[in-house]
Amino acid sequence: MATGRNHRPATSRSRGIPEATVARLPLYLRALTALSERSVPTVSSEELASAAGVNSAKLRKDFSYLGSYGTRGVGYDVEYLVYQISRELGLTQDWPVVIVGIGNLGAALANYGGFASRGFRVAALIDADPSLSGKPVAGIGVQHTDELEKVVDDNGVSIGVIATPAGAAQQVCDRLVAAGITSILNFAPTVLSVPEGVDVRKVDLSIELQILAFHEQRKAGEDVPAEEDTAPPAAPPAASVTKRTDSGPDGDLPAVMPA
Amino acid sequence: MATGRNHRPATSRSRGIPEATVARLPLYLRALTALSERSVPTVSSEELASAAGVNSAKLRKDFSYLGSYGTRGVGYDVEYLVYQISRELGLTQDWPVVIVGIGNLGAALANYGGFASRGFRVAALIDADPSLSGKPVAGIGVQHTDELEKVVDDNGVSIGVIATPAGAAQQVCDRLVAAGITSILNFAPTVLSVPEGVDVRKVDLSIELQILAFHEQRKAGEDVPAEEDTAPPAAPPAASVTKRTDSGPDGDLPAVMPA
DNA sequence: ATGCCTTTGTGAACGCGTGCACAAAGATGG
DNA sequence: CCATCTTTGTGCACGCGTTCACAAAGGCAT
Repeated sequence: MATGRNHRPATSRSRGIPEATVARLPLYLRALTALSERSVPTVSSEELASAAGVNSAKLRKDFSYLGSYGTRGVGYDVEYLVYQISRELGLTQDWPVVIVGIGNLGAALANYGGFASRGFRVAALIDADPSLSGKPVAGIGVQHTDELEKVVDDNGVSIGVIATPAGAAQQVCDRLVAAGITSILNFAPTVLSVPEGVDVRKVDLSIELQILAFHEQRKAGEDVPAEEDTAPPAAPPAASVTKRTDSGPDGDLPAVMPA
Repeated sequence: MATGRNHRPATSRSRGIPEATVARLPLYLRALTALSERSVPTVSSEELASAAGVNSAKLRKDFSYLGSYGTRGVGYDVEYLVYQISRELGLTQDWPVVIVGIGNLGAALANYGGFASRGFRVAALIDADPSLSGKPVAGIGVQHTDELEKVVDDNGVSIGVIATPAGAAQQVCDRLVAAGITSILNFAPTVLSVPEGVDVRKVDLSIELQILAFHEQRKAGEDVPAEEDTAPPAAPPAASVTKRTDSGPDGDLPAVMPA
């Protein structure tokens, strides 16, 4: 979900499309594209739902927000639906994107082939390290952070990707926003503060793993319920100053490896 | 969210902890760790909520599921809370992880420093490319896919990360599950089917960007509402066989660059 | 043309998640 | 020991999202 401080009332529905539905449209589109390639003319809600990994009723309701694009007794026309969803998602136009922070992750993102395939185009790669300047990554020359504003302005970029260490994320974010960017995909493990009107979505490997660990522990714990608390570090009252030196801070490292 | 076909009734709450709360615990933990490093003894729900980017009432309710760890009139003991959340998330134990698919992304993940910091340890790197076998990535030798089962078994791995191209994802997933893995973090742009009891979480750059594009388009569209549909590719009835050759399939490419 | 069969589109019920607002609890100072 | 002030913990209401279940709609065969 969009983090930061831009809580659109969830009633964000532009023309009435629920946020949850919007999040699933790309899933449907992917499944439909696959069908399209196999030249499948039509598909039923049941089949498509199965391919997308969702409930068929949910899929039908999702599509109902877009309009009545199906034919009762038959199903949906694949090509037509691909077009409608693409249009709804804004994929019929070109979206220049800038990637800031060309470390391991930033480079991997720059090399991501699926980027260009859906209307997204890497307009520029930016990094604060001067020694990277000019060096080509994925066929694109890395530019210095100083060029950020100019690059955004010249290319009319509205979407920025932050792949810097956590410590630099907010600063980069502020500059991107000031330069006119209104949508940010954040890979740094930080909560970004952005002004009203700017969308932020975050991808955080660390969090995903921790959630998995929680469930994993629960699965294992069901068999061994006897293991309660092992050795609490002094209860709240006895606050104490037991400075923890273990578990190094990951708060200053990007979620998926930076520079 | 966990995709695939393992819809736990959302009432997954192990001891009553809502899924939404579990997803926020890592966020709180990160903020608390930062405070801990600055040797801040206690923190109020208001302050911590602000740092984590959430509502203070929500934070208090979240913590209430863990127990009454706060002190009225004072706040929460930072150290104590760090311990409690860590324990709840299962971060007090070691979680060996295997990464399958050592392409751009896989390598970036392997290099991710924050991995080890929170109880996660990269036990092995696996790739189908024989030419990679033995080559060290992030200080760990890459092993061939043939070793998958053995590696999982020998190290007692229960969490697997899939960073392969979409085409190989399901197959890798099946092998991981068969080998005994019960939690999967999927970076490939595919819906994975897994048996009951296996958790799958997915990270998909392509989807995130498309969601941003949707909102971006909406922002721009508010000013220019006159632009309705431009040129639909024939309505459903006139299905036609207008094979789309543009927008290459991204269905066979991993979300964040593979090998 | 008529009836049957398939599949959509959606009304309605339900449950989870969120946020408000306040009572209870504890700390603190006199 | 009491009054006051701060902050937690939570009851309650509201709204979004999900799912069921079915009526309406269209194709197709006879």
